[in-house]
Amino acid sequence: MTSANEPDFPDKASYDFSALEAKWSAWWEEHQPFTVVPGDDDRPRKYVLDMFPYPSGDLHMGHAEVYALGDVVARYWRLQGFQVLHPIGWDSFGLPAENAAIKRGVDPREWTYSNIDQQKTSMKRYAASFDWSRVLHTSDPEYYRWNQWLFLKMYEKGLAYRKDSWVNWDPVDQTVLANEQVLPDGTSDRSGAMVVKKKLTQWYFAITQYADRLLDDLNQLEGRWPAKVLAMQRNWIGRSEGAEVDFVIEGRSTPVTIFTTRPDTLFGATFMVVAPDSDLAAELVEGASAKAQKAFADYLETTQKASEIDRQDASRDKTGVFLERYAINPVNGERLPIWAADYVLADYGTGAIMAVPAHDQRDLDFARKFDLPVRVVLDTNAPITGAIPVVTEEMLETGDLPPLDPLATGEALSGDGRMINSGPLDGLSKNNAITRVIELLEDAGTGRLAKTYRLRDWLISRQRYWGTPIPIMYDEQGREIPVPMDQLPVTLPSGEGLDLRPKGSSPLGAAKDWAKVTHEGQELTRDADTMDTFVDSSWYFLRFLSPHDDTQAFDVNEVEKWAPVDQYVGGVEHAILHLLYARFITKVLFDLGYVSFTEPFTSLLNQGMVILDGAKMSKSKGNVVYFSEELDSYGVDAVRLTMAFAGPPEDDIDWRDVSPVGSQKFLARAWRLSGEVTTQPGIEFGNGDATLRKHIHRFLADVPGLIESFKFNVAVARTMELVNHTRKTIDQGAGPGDPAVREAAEVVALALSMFAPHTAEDMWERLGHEPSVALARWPEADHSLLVEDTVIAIVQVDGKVKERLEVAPAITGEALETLARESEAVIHALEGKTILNVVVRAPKVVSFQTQPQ
RNA sequence: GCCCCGGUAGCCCAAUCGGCAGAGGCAGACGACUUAAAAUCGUCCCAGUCAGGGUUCGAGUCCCUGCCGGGGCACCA
Repeated sequence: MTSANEPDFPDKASYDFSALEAKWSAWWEEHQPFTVVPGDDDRPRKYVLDMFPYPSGDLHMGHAEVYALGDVVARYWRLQGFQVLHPIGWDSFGLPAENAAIKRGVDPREWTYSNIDQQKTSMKRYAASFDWSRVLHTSDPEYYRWNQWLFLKMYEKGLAYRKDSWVNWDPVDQTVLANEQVLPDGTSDRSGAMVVKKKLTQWYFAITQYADRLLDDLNQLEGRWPAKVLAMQRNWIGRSEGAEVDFVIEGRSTPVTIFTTRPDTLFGATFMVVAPDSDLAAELVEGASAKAQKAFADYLETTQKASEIDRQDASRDKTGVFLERYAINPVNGERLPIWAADYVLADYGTGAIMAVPAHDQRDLDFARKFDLPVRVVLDTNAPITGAIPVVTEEMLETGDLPPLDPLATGEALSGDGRMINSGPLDGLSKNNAITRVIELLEDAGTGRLAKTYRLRDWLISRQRYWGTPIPIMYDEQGREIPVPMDQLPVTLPSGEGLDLRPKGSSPLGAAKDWAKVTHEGQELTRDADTMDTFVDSSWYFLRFLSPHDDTQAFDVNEVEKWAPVDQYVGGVEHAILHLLYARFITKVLFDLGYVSFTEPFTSLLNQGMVILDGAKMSKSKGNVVYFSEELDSYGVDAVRLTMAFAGPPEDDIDWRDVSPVGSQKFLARAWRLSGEVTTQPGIEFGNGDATLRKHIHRFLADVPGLIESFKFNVAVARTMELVNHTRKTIDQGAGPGDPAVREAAEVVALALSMFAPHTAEDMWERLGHEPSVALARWPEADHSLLVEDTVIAIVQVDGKVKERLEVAPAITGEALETLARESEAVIHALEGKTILNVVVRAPKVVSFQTQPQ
């Protein structure tokens, strides 16, 4: 309260975040300071992109984190004088809209676009510095038209094709899934249902043709993408190098080719195994006895019923049936019985393997179960120069060597050693034997060097309504006829009157008026499936560069100006799916001549999750923090600041461990500084408080590096430190009229513009500047203020600090050592000791190493 | 089973090249202001860096082994 005889200090006004939010959001809405207009602007450019959201309900705390952090980067580059493109849109096709529509009986459009409106309102409230003129929705025909264009381009190149094969089927959503959408436990990442296998004719993108490039180009991203994501992608692509070997089959005209990473053990092959669900197995068993055919049919049925979880349980007993057929080992002419067993996968390698039970655990388990021979061909007790020995010298001396008898021990011999029982390979080490046997096979024409991948082609057909229609038509013979480019888009018919409930075939097929078309006098039927929505998001970053262009997918000139994306920000849950697909499509567009780069995202930042009490937030667990409630309680700026300050961005934030209240108090404290400054804008800072000025310029010099290395938490801490120091300077001597106080307040406003935009704008205005602080420039640090007059040198005796000396930074080693030897504490510490060695690193350290006399 | 990341104060986290373990915050204690409280301002408290070994004049930092936590891949030949 202000008494009658005291002046009413305006600087005692309180920090009212609601008033600031109302004031500045209106200003931004009116002035649109973050819109990038194509045209002359010779500033350097940065393209900062946040992963666009899926419009399911309102924004949540995860969104709050990603958009806070992405905005720090965007706003940082603006302060550094860059023209920054920071667009936003919606990934608005997909199953949740359709499921909600079914549940509530409304059109998916209605649900989708009303959610988008809600999220857009929330984003504006959250003050993300987006360019609102470039908003796109993937569910707009203006967007998905170009999905269809992309599909047709890939079709022309043979990169989009149809094939009949076993696919992952989600029995709840009643649609197929890509391999990437099946979780490790065999359930759907959408519905959570156990995925089953179904044989269907579906569209694929030939991503495996790009496997080598997708793998090798990851090296370019080293240090720019999180190591974890690079590792996950490498793992997923799963290239293995080895050999293909052709085995003649008795009673079959063409040989069977197998893939192996261990061709060195070819002489140890004692049987062959084929996948039971492969065409090869079915064909081979045809020549067998009726009994064997029956056994095989039963076995096939059992394996197909087995759930993914059972199949993937490596500890379960090996099963299989003998097919009564024989293969001939090309290197020694031996007759190998052929078995069908489900530990061999039909869609990896060639679906057939040579089994070397002595040196492969799976084969050994199988051989022991079915009493098949085991032959050791690599003496793992023989030492190899240069390799880490399985056998120690001690073992050699005592003769206490591990047994070379896998049949008895049950342990396959996996180490290195020297080849035995292998004819021309005898005596060679494993690696030399691999090289040699491939040469021999190539000479004989029965084998060759080969690579294989875990990655499979990308299945893009979905039997659902709310997606991009596949622009293909079929004639009566089922031949594919692409929709001509000039007839795009193939728009989705209205959902009205269509039964959208999952029933295993696309609802679009039931829209007869839509599905039946006359094309060049022919009656044709449209493909009724829609595309996987990951197609939509695999190139959207290009569409942002010319979002309203209705003549092309993207303007190549704008792409040249802006792309690739300089900074991509989003969750690690997209480490494989979205990022791999976007990388693939970028390489396709490169090959088609549309873009001049091969990687879409130069730098990637994965933010962690926002959790509560150590666990992922979930409504069922009741541990949910609601975005809008947090904003109501603490204000937008405090929530954003908390996101940045909580810790390294890639770490999870436990909302219990952080303090939005603390952030709010700090912002109020910073904001009050701007009200206390009594000097006018534009004053000379030169004769301000020297200590504070040094601090300010150290701050100016350090913060850019912190932001660029994503140490947002440290940058915030440094801002708090500067505010504290300024507070002290005002209270303890210099007063609010000191020029350095104004300089500090202005720098704090600039720094806060990255984290707390409303507070920063208001500080900037209270300091007498025109808005917007977001468009101001980060000042260059004055280097003369960065030079320290003195530094502290430490003196160690036997590793323990004995003295701290204040010295000039330019002090010579000799002078420093002399000073150290003159120190009382050091003299005392050296008493009775002989100095063995002295290490001097001027001006930081003098280190004495001694021994007692 | 294989691969990757991490472990610093009661809690969240800092610590350029190997050179004084502590920047910042939360929680806590105390004080100033106040009739009182809130708010504000100030002062203070707390670890020797998961354990063991190694390299080094010197290790939170580099190397090895182990423990704990998180993540990825996994019957992939």
